[in-house]
Amino acid sequence: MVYRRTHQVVKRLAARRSAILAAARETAAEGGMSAVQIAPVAVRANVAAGTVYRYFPSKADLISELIAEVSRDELAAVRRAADAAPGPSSALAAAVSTVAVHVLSQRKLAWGILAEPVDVDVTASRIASRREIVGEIASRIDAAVRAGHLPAQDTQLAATALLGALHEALVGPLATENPDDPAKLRDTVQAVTLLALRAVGVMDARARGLVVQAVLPVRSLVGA
Amino acid sequence: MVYRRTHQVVKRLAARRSAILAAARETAAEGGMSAVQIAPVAVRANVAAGTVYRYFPSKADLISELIAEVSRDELAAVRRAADAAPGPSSALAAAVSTVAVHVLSQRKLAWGILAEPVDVDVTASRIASRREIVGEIASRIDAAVRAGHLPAQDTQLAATALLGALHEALVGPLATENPDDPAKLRDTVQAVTLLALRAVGVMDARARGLVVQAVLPVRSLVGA
DNA sequence: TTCCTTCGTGAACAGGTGTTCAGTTCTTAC
DNA sequence: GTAAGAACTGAACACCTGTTCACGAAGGAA
Repeated sequence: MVYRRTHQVVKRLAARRSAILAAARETAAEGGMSAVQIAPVAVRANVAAGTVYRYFPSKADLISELIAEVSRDELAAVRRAADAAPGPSSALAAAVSTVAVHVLSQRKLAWGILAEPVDVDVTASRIASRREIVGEIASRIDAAVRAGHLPAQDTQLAATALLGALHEALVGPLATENPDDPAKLRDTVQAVTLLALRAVGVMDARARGLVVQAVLPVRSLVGA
Repeated sequence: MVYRRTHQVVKRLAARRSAILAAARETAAEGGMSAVQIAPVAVRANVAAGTVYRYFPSKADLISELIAEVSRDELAAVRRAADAAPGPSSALAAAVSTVAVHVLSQRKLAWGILAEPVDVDVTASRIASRREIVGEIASRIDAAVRAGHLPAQDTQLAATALLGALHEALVGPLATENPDDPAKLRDTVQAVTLLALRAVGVMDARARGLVVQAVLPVRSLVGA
Protein backbone atom coordinates (compact mmCIF):
# COMPACT_ATOMS: atom_id res chain seq x y z
CA MET A 1 0.00 0.00 0.00
CA VAL A 2 2.43 2.61 1.19
CA TYR A 3 5.45 3.15 -0.95
CA ARG A 4 8.63 3.43 1.02
CA ARG A 5 12.02 4.11 -0.45
CA THR A 6 14.36 1.23 -0.13
CA HIS A 7 17.81 1.96 1.12
CA GLN A 8 19.09 1.11 -2.30
CA VAL A 9 16.76 3.59 -3.94
CA VAL A 10 17.74 6.31 -1.52
CA LYS A 11 21.33 5.70 -2.43
CA ARG A 12 20.60 5.82 -6.13
CA LEU A 13 18.69 9.06 -5.77
CA ALA A 14 21.54 10.60 -3.84
CA ALA A 15 23.99 9.37 -6.42
CA ARG A 16 21.96 10.92 -9.20
CA ARG A 17 21.78 14.19 -7.43
CA SER A 18 25.51 14.18 -7.01
CA ALA A 19 25.95 13.20 -10.63
CA ILE A 20 23.92 16.19 -11.75
CA LEU A 21 25.88 18.52 -9.52
CA ALA A 22 29.14 17.01 -10.69
CA ALA A 23 28.07 17.37 -14.29
CA ALA A 24 27.27 21.00 -13.66
CA ARG A 25 30.62 21.54 -12.01
CA GLU A 26 32.54 19.91 -14.83
CA THR A 27 30.60 21.87 -17.38
CA ALA A 28 31.33 25.10 -15.56
CA ALA A 29 34.99 24.24 -15.23
CA GLU A 30 35.24 23.64 -18.95
CA GLY A 31 33.03 26.26 -20.45
CA GLY A 32 32.18 28.69 -17.72
CA MET A 33 28.80 29.36 -16.21
CA SER A 34 27.23 30.19 -19.52
CA ALA A 35 27.78 26.60 -20.56
CA VAL A 36 25.83 25.34 -17.59
CA GLN A 37 22.50 24.83 -19.28
CA ILE A 38 19.97 22.27 -18.26
CA ALA A 39 20.11 20.22 -21.44
CA PRO A 40 23.90 19.73 -21.63
CA VAL A 41 24.18 19.10 -17.92
CA ALA A 42 21.42 16.50 -18.14
CA VAL A 43 23.17 14.75 -21.00
CA ARG A 44 26.42 14.72 -19.09
CA ALA A 45 24.71 13.30 -16.04
CA ASN A 46 22.93 10.68 -18.14
CA VAL A 47 19.45 11.85 -17.32
CA ALA A 48 16.69 13.61 -19.19
CA ALA A 49 16.22 17.33 -18.89
CA GLY A 50 13.03 16.90 -16.92
CA THR A 51 14.79 14.72 -14.37
CA VAL A 52 16.96 17.59 -13.30
CA TYR A 53 13.80 19.20 -12.02
CA ARG A 54 13.12 16.27 -9.75
CA TYR A 55 16.29 17.15 -7.90
CA PHE A 56 16.48 20.91 -8.21
CA PRO A 57 13.49 23.24 -8.25
CA SER A 58 15.12 25.47 -10.82
CA LYS A 59 18.32 26.17 -12.61
CA ALA A 60 19.04 28.92 -10.12
CA ASP A 61 18.93 26.40 -7.30
CA LEU A 62 21.24 24.08 -9.13
CA ILE A 63 23.79 26.78 -9.72
CA SER A 64 23.43 28.12 -6.22
CA GLU A 65 24.22 24.72 -4.83
CA LEU A 66 27.14 24.41 -7.19
CA ILE A 67 28.50 27.71 -5.95
CA ALA A 68 27.99 26.69 -2.35
CA GLU A 69 29.79 23.41 -2.92
CA VAL A 70 32.82 24.95 -4.57
CA SER A 71 32.87 27.63 -1.95
CA ARG A 72 32.86 25.06 0.82
CA ASP A 73 35.84 23.29 -0.70
CA GLU A 74 37.69 26.53 -1.06
CA LEU A 75 37.02 27.65 2.47
CA ALA A 76 38.14 24.31 3.84
CA ALA A 77 41.39 24.53 1.92
CA VAL A 78 42.05 28.04 3.13
CA ARG A 79 41.35 27.08 6.74
CA ARG A 80 43.59 24.06 6.50
CA ALA A 81 46.47 26.05 5.07
CA ALA A 82 46.12 28.88 7.54
CA ASP A 83 45.77 26.61 10.56
CA ALA A 84 48.95 24.81 9.63
CA ALA A 85 50.93 28.05 9.70
CA PRO A 86 53.18 28.81 12.67
CA GLY A 87 51.87 32.29 13.45
CA PRO A 88 49.22 34.87 12.62
CA SER A 89 51.17 36.53 9.84
CA SER A 90 52.12 33.23 8.31
CA ALA A 91 48.52 32.14 8.55
CA LEU A 92 47.41 35.22 6.67
CA ALA A 93 50.03 34.65 4.02
CA ALA A 94 48.97 31.02 3.73
CA ALA A 95 45.32 31.95 3.43
CA VAL A 96 45.94 34.50 0.73
CA SER A 97 48.25 32.34 -1.32
CA THR A 98 45.86 29.41 -1.03
CA VAL A 99 43.08 31.47 -2.46
CA ALA A 100 45.39 32.60 -5.22
CA VAL A 101 46.43 29.07 -6.07
CA HIS A 102 42.88 27.80 -6.08
CA VAL A 103 41.68 30.58 -8.27
CA LEU A 104 44.50 30.00 -10.72
CA SER A 105 43.99 26.25 -10.73
CA GLN A 106 40.38 26.51 -11.76
CA ARG A 107 40.19 29.74 -13.61
CA LYS A 108 36.99 29.13 -15.52
CA LEU A 109 35.24 27.80 -12.48
CA ALA A 110 36.45 30.62 -10.28
CA TRP A 111 35.46 33.23 -12.78
CA GLY A 112 32.09 31.64 -13.24
CA ILE A 113 31.41 31.50 -9.55
CA LEU A 114 32.63 34.97 -8.86
CA ALA A 115 31.70 37.22 -11.66
CA GLU A 116 30.61 35.63 -14.88
CA PRO A 117 27.27 36.75 -16.28
CA VAL A 118 24.56 34.26 -15.49
CA ASP A 119 21.02 34.43 -16.77
CA VAL A 120 19.46 33.41 -13.51
CA ASP A 121 19.73 35.17 -10.20
CA VAL A 122 22.40 33.61 -8.07
CA THR A 123 23.34 36.80 -6.30
CA ALA A 124 22.58 35.41 -2.88
CA SER A 125 24.88 32.43 -3.32
CA ARG A 126 27.60 34.58 -4.71
CA ILE A 127 27.37 36.94 -1.80
CA ALA A 128 27.42 34.06 0.64
CA SER A 129 30.40 32.57 -1.10
CA ARG A 130 32.31 35.81 -0.93
CA ARG A 131 31.27 36.43 2.62
CA GLU A 132 32.70 33.14 3.77
CA ILE A 133 36.10 33.67 2.23
CA VAL A 134 36.23 37.32 3.18
CA GLY A 135 35.24 36.45 6.73
CA GLU A 136 38.00 33.91 6.96
CA ILE A 137 40.62 36.30 5.65
CA ALA A 138 39.32 39.11 7.82
CA SER A 139 39.65 36.97 10.91
CA ARG A 140 43.23 36.15 9.96
CA ILE A 141 44.01 39.81 9.52
CA ASP A 142 42.35 40.44 12.82
CA ALA A 143 44.54 37.88 14.52
CA ALA A 144 47.64 39.49 13.09
CA VAL A 145 46.48 42.90 14.25
CA ARG A 146 45.79 41.61 17.73
CA ALA A 147 49.23 40.03 17.77
CA GLY A 148 50.63 43.46 17.10
CA HIS A 149 51.98 42.50 13.68
CA LEU A 150 49.74 44.85 11.75
CA PRO A 151 48.29 48.31 12.26
CA ALA A 152 44.68 48.58 13.35
CA GLN A 153 42.29 48.78 10.42
CA ASP A 154 38.88 47.90 9.06
CA THR A 155 39.62 44.25 8.54
CA GLN A 156 36.40 43.51 6.74
CA LEU A 157 37.11 46.18 4.18
CA ALA A 158 40.70 45.05 3.87
CA ALA A 159 39.73 41.44 3.32
CA THR A 160 37.19 42.42 0.70
CA ALA A 161 39.79 44.49 -1.09
CA LEU A 162 42.27 41.63 -1.00
CA LEU A 163 39.76 39.27 -2.51
CA GLY A 164 39.02 41.74 -5.26
CA ALA A 165 42.69 42.24 -5.95
CA LEU A 166 43.34 38.52 -6.20
CA HIS A 167 40.43 37.92 -8.51
CA GLU A 168 41.05 40.81 -10.80
CA ALA A 169 44.75 40.11 -11.07
CA LEU A 170 44.41 36.37 -11.51
CA VAL A 171 41.22 35.69 -13.44
CA GLY A 172 40.02 39.10 -14.46
CA PRO A 173 39.90 40.04 -18.12
CA LEU A 174 43.36 41.55 -17.93
CA ALA A 175 44.94 38.50 -16.33
CA THR A 176 47.64 36.86 -18.37
CA GLU A 177 46.10 34.34 -20.68
CA ASN A 178 47.16 30.83 -19.86
CA PRO A 179 50.66 30.57 -18.52
CA ASP A 180 50.69 26.88 -17.83
CA ASP A 181 54.30 27.25 -16.93
CA PRO A 182 54.38 26.35 -13.21
CA ALA A 183 57.29 28.67 -12.51
CA LYS A 184 55.44 31.60 -13.97
CA LEU A 185 52.33 30.69 -12.02
CA ARG A 186 54.33 30.55 -8.82
CA ASP A 187 55.77 33.95 -9.53
CA THR A 188 52.32 35.37 -10.07
CA VAL A 189 50.99 33.86 -6.87
CA GLN A 190 53.94 35.26 -4.98
CA ALA A 191 53.52 38.67 -6.53
CA VAL A 192 49.86 39.01 -5.62
CA THR A 193 50.40 37.58 -2.18
CA LEU A 194 53.13 40.11 -1.62
CA LEU A 195 50.82 42.91 -2.70
CA ALA A 196 48.14 41.63 -0.35
CA LEU A 197 50.41 41.38 2.65
CA ARG A 198 51.88 44.81 2.12
CA ALA A 199 48.39 46.21 1.66
CA VAL A 200 47.38 45.29 5.17
CA GLY A 201 50.57 46.73 6.54
CA VAL A 202 53.24 44.05 6.51
CA MET A 203 56.61 45.62 5.87
CA ASP A 204 58.14 44.87 2.50
CA ALA A 205 61.09 42.82 3.73
CA ARG A 206 59.06 40.73 6.13
CA ALA A 207 56.32 40.26 3.55
CA ARG A 208 58.79 38.83 1.07
CA GLY A 209 59.87 36.25 3.57
CA LEU A 210 56.32 35.27 4.44
CA VAL A 211 55.42 34.93 0.79
CA VAL A 212 58.20 32.51 0.06
CA GLN A 213 57.35 30.39 3.07
CA ALA A 214 53.66 30.38 2.21
CA VAL A 215 54.00 29.47 -1.43
CA LEU A 216 56.67 26.83 -1.05
CA PRO A 217 54.45 24.15 0.51
CA VAL A 218 51.79 24.57 -2.13
CA ARG A 219 51.66 21.49 -4.27
CA SER A 220 49.83 21.63 -7.54
CA LEU A 221 50.04 24.97 -9.24
CA VAL A 222 48.38 23.73 -12.36
CA GLY A 223 44.90 22.37 -12.84
CA ALA A 224 41.84 22.39 -15.01
CA MET B 1 18.07 64.54 -57.39
CA VAL B 2 20.78 63.91 -54.87
CA TYR B 3 19.75 64.07 -51.27
CA ARG B 4 22.18 65.92 -49.07
CA ARG B 5 21.80 66.38 -45.37
CA THR B 6 21.24 69.92 -44.31
CA HIS B 7 23.34 71.22 -41.49
CA GLN B 8 20.22 71.33 -39.41
CA VAL B 9 19.48 67.70 -40.07
CA VAL B 10 23.00 66.68 -39.23
CA LYS B 11 22.66 68.44 -35.94
CA ARG B 12 19.34 66.80 -35.20
CA LEU B 13 20.74 63.38 -35.96
CA ALA B 14 23.70 63.96 -33.69
CA ALA B 15 21.40 65.20 -30.97
CA ARG B 16 19.28 62.09 -31.23
CA ARG B 17 22.26 59.86 -31.06
CA SER B 18 23.42 61.65 -27.95
CA ALA B 19 19.94 61.44 -26.49
CA ILE B 20 19.90 57.70 -26.94
CA LEU B 21 23.31 57.33 -25.36
CA ALA B 22 22.31 59.62 -22.53
CA ALA B 23 19.13 57.65 -21.98
CA ALA B 24 21.16 54.48 -21.83
CA ARG B 25 23.55 56.04 -19.37
CA GLU B 26 20.80 57.28 -17.10
CA THR B 27 19.06 53.96 -17.25
CA ALA B 28 22.28 52.17 -16.32
CA ALA B 29 22.96 54.60 -13.50
CA GLU B 30 19.53 53.96 -12.06
CA GLY B 31 18.95 50.29 -12.63
CA GLY B 32 22.26 48.79 -13.67
CA MET B 33 23.11 47.28 -17.00
CA SER B 34 20.31 44.79 -16.86
CA ALA B 35 17.88 47.69 -17.07
CA VAL B 36 19.44 48.89 -20.28
CA GLN B 37 17.04 47.31 -22.71
CA ILE B 38 16.19 48.70 -26.08
CA ALA B 39 12.54 49.42 -25.37
CA PRO B 40 12.97 51.39 -22.13
CA VAL B 41 15.94 53.30 -23.49
CA ALA B 42 13.99 54.22 -26.59
CA VAL B 43 11.08 55.48 -24.50
CA ARG B 44 13.42 57.54 -22.40
CA ALA B 45 15.05 59.02 -25.47
CA ASN B 46 11.65 59.75 -27.01
CA VAL B 47 12.14 57.55 -30.03
CA ALA B 48 10.75 54.26 -31.21
CA ALA B 49 12.58 51.04 -30.62
CA GLY B 50 13.39 50.68 -34.28
CA THR B 51 14.98 54.10 -34.34
CA VAL B 52 17.68 52.99 -31.99
CA TYR B 53 18.84 50.69 -34.75
CA ARG B 54 19.29 53.62 -37.10
CA TYR B 55 21.98 54.85 -34.76
CA PHE B 56 23.48 51.70 -33.33
CA PRO B 57 23.88 48.44 -35.22
CA SER B 58 23.03 46.42 -32.14
CA LYS B 59 22.50 46.62 -28.44
CA ALA B 60 26.05 45.45 -27.92
CA ASP B 61 27.33 48.43 -29.88
CA LEU B 62 25.18 50.79 -27.86
CA ILE B 63 26.47 49.44 -24.59
CA SER B 64 30.02 49.32 -25.85
CA GLU B 65 29.85 52.97 -26.70
CA LEU B 66 28.31 53.73 -23.35
CA ILE B 67 31.18 51.96 -21.64
CA ALA B 68 33.70 53.78 -23.79
CA GLU B 69 32.14 57.12 -22.98
CA VAL B 70 32.08 56.62 -19.24
CA SER B 71 35.56 55.22 -19.38
CA ARG B 72 36.82 58.29 -21.22
CA ASP B 73 35.37 60.58 -18.58
CA GLU B 74 36.91 58.53 -15.83
CA LEU B 75 40.33 58.42 -17.41
CA ALA B 76 40.32 62.15 -17.97
CA ALA B 77 39.46 62.78 -14.34
CA VAL B 78 42.21 60.48 -13.14
CA ARG B 79 44.78 62.11 -15.41
CA ARG B 80 43.75 65.55 -14.28
CA ALA B 81 44.01 64.66 -10.61
CA ALA B 82 47.33 62.90 -10.97
CA ASP B 83 48.90 65.61 -13.11
CA ALA B 84 48.01 68.20 -10.51
CA ALA B 85 49.91 66.33 -7.82
CA PRO B 86 53.34 67.58 -6.73
CA GLY B 87 55.27 64.32 -7.07
CA PRO B 88 55.07 60.73 -8.30
CA SER B 89 53.80 59.30 -5.05
CA SER B 90 51.23 62.02 -4.66
CA ALA B 91 50.17 61.48 -8.23
CA LEU B 92 49.63 57.81 -7.56
CA ALA B 93 47.64 58.59 -4.45
CA ALA B 94 45.58 61.11 -6.37
CA ALA B 95 44.92 58.66 -9.19
CA VAL B 96 43.81 55.93 -6.84
CA SER B 97 41.59 58.11 -4.73
CA THR B 98 40.04 59.66 -7.82
CA VAL B 99 39.07 56.25 -9.09
CA ALA B 100 37.67 55.44 -5.69
CA VAL B 101 35.60 58.60 -5.53
CA HIS B 102 34.26 58.15 -9.03
CA VAL B 103 33.31 54.58 -8.41
CA LEU B 104 31.54 55.52 -5.21
CA SER B 105 29.76 58.44 -6.81
CA GLN B 106 28.18 56.31 -9.46
CA ARG B 107 27.95 52.93 -7.91
CA LYS B 108 25.36 51.36 -10.16
CA LEU B 109 26.99 52.70 -13.26
CA ALA B 110 30.44 51.61 -12.19
CA TRP B 111 29.25 48.18 -11.27
CA GLY B 112 27.41 47.84 -14.55
CA ILE B 113 30.37 48.89 -16.58
CA LEU B 114 32.85 46.81 -14.72
CA ALA B 115 31.33 43.62 -13.66
CA GLU B 116 27.59 43.30 -13.92
CA PRO B 117 26.32 40.36 -15.89
CA VAL B 118 25.18 41.49 -19.32
CA ASP B 119 23.42 39.38 -21.88
CA VAL B 120 25.30 40.73 -24.85
CA ASP B 121 29.00 40.48 -25.44
CA VAL B 122 30.70 43.68 -24.37
CA THR B 123 33.87 41.96 -23.28
CA ALA B 124 36.02 43.94 -25.67
CA SER B 125 34.81 47.29 -24.39
CA ARG B 126 35.16 46.22 -20.84
CA ILE B 127 38.68 45.06 -21.43
CA ALA B 128 39.53 48.31 -23.18
CA SER B 129 38.00 50.29 -20.36
CA ARG B 130 39.99 48.42 -17.76
CA ARG B 131 43.13 48.57 -19.82
CA GLU B 132 42.99 52.33 -19.99
CA ILE B 133 42.61 52.86 -16.28
CA VAL B 134 45.05 50.12 -15.39
CA GLY B 135 47.56 51.54 -17.84
CA GLU B 136 47.26 54.95 -16.29
CA ILE B 137 47.71 53.64 -12.77
CA ALA B 138 50.55 51.39 -13.86
CA SER B 139 52.41 54.30 -15.36
CA ARG B 140 52.00 56.26 -12.14
CA ILE B 141 53.37 53.35 -10.16
CA ASP B 142 56.19 53.12 -12.66
CA ALA B 143 57.02 56.75 -12.16
CA ALA B 144 57.15 56.28 -8.40
CA VAL B 145 59.38 53.25 -8.80
CA ARG B 146 61.73 55.14 -11.09
CA ALA B 147 61.83 57.95 -8.58
CA GLY B 148 63.03 55.43 -6.04
CA HIS B 149 59.93 55.76 -3.90
CA LEU B 150 58.76 52.22 -4.41
CA PRO B 151 60.39 48.81 -4.79
CA ALA B 152 60.66 47.37 -8.28
CA GLN B 153 57.65 45.27 -9.23
CA ASP B 154 55.34 44.11 -11.98
CA THR B 155 53.48 47.38 -12.28
CA GLN B 156 50.87 46.04 -14.65
CA LEU B 157 49.95 43.28 -12.26
CA ALA B 158 49.97 45.69 -9.35
CA ALA B 159 47.72 48.17 -11.11
CA THR B 160 45.30 45.42 -12.05
CA ALA B 161 45.20 44.23 -8.47
CA LEU B 162 44.58 47.74 -7.22
CA LEU B 163 41.70 48.21 -9.58
CA GLY B 164 40.19 44.93 -8.45
CA ALA B 165 40.62 45.88 -4.83
CA LEU B 166 38.92 49.22 -5.30
CA HIS B 167 36.01 47.77 -7.17
CA GLU B 168 35.38 44.88 -4.90
CA ALA B 169 35.67 46.96 -1.77
CA LEU B 170 33.59 49.86 -3.04
CA VAL B 171 30.91 48.47 -5.32
CA GLY B 172 31.23 44.73 -4.96
CA PRO B 173 28.39 42.75 -3.44
CA LEU B 174 29.96 43.01 -0.02
CA ALA B 175 30.40 46.76 -0.14
CA THR B 176 28.52 48.65 2.50
CA GLU B 177 25.06 49.40 1.26
CA ASN B 178 24.48 53.10 0.83
CA PRO B 179 26.30 55.26 3.29
CA ASP B 180 25.30 58.62 1.92
CA ASP B 181 27.06 60.15 4.85
CA PRO B 182 29.93 62.09 3.25
CA ALA B 183 32.20 61.62 6.24
CA LYS B 184 31.78 57.89 6.06
CA LEU B 185 32.42 57.94 2.34
CA ARG B 186 35.59 59.93 2.83
CA ASP B 187 36.77 57.42 5.42
CA THR B 188 36.15 54.57 3.05
CA VAL B 189 37.98 56.27 0.22
CA GLN B 190 40.88 56.95 2.52
CA ALA B 191 40.93 53.40 3.77
CA VAL B 192 41.07 51.81 0.34
CA THR B 193 43.57 54.33 -0.91
CA LEU B 194 45.75 53.54 2.06
CA LEU B 195 45.51 49.83 1.29
CA ALA B 196 46.44 50.49 -2.31
CA LEU B 197 49.44 52.61 -1.53
CA ARG B 198 50.78 50.18 1.01
CA ALA B 199 50.21 47.33 -1.44
CA VAL B 200 52.68 48.77 -3.91
CA GLY B 201 55.20 49.37 -1.17
CA VAL B 202 54.59 52.77 0.35
CA MET B 203 55.46 52.70 4.01
CA ASP B 204 52.52 52.94 6.38
CA ALA B 205 53.35 56.33 7.87
CA ARG B 206 54.11 57.98 4.55
CA ALA B 207 51.04 56.39 2.97
CA ARG B 208 48.79 57.90 5.60
CA GLY B 209 50.11 61.33 4.82
CA LEU B 210 49.67 60.90 1.10
CA VAL B 211 46.12 59.66 1.56
CA VAL B 212 45.04 62.69 3.52
CA GLN B 213 46.56 65.06 1.00
CA ALA B 214 45.01 63.20 -1.92
CA VAL B 215 41.51 62.99 -0.54
CA LEU B 216 41.27 66.51 0.82
CA PRO B 217 40.98 68.28 -2.53
CA VAL B 218 38.27 65.95 -3.74
CA ARG B 219 35.03 67.85 -3.99
CA SER B 220 31.84 65.91 -4.35
CA LEU B 221 31.85 62.68 -2.48
CA VAL B 222 28.22 62.02 -3.11
CA GLY B 223 26.42 61.45 -6.37
CA ALA B 224 23.87 59.40 -8.18
C1' DT C 1 3.93 71.42 -56.30
C1' DT C 2 6.09 67.08 -57.28
C1' DC C 3 9.11 63.45 -56.79
C1' DC C 4 12.76 61.14 -54.59
C1' DT C 5 15.46 59.99 -50.59
C1' DT C 6 16.08 59.48 -45.85
C1' DC C 7 14.20 59.08 -41.33
C1' DG C 8 10.98 57.29 -37.94
C1' DT C 9 7.60 53.94 -36.35
C1' DG C 10 5.94 49.98 -33.71
C1' DA C 11 3.90 45.74 -34.34
C1' DA C 12 5.42 41.38 -35.66
C1' DC C 13 9.14 38.12 -35.81
C1' DA C 14 12.88 34.97 -34.21
C1' DG C 15 15.74 32.34 -31.50
C1' DG C 16 17.26 30.35 -27.59
C1' DT C 17 16.47 28.17 -23.17
C1' DG C 18 14.18 27.24 -18.73
C1' DT C 19 10.22 24.69 -17.44
C1' DT C 20 6.18 21.66 -17.67
C1' DC C 21 3.49 17.49 -18.08
C1' DA C 22 1.15 13.44 -20.08
C1' DG C 23 2.81 9.19 -20.92
C1' DT C 24 6.17 5.38 -19.86
C1' DT C 25 9.08 2.64 -17.00
C1' DC C 26 10.58 1.16 -12.70
C1' DT C 27 9.88 0.08 -7.68
C1' DT C 28 7.34 -1.35 -3.72
C1' DA C 29 3.84 -3.77 -1.18
C1' DC C 30 0.73 -7.57 -0.65
C1' DG D 1 1.53 -11.53 -10.21
C1' DT D 2 -0.59 -7.40 -9.79
C1' DA D 3 -1.98 -2.95 -8.45
C1' DA D 4 -0.45 1.62 -6.84
C1' DG D 5 2.78 4.96 -6.36
C1' DA D 6 7.21 7.09 -7.58
C1' DA D 7 10.66 8.20 -10.86
C1' DC D 8 11.96 9.25 -15.53
C1' DT D 9 11.42 10.87 -20.17
C1' DG D 10 11.63 14.29 -23.89
C1' DA D 11 8.83 16.78 -26.85
C1' DA D 12 6.05 20.72 -26.50
C1' DC D 13 5.37 25.04 -24.27
C1' DA D 14 6.25 29.78 -22.58
C1' DC D 15 8.54 33.74 -22.12
C1' DC D 16 11.47 37.34 -22.82
C1' DT D 17 13.97 40.69 -25.75
C1' DG D 18 16.74 41.94 -29.50
C1' DT D 19 15.95 42.73 -34.16
C1' DT D 20 13.51 43.43 -38.52
C1' DC D 21 10.70 45.60 -42.02
C1' DA D 22 6.73 47.41 -44.53
C1' DC D 23 4.67 51.56 -44.15
C1' DG D 24 4.05 56.48 -43.32
C1' DA D 25 6.14 61.07 -42.32
C1' DA D 26 9.46 64.49 -43.13
C1' DG D 27 13.15 66.70 -45.63
C1' DG D 28 15.51 68.15 -49.78
C1' DA D 29 15.98 68.95 -54.92
C1' DA D 30 13.74 70.74 -59.18
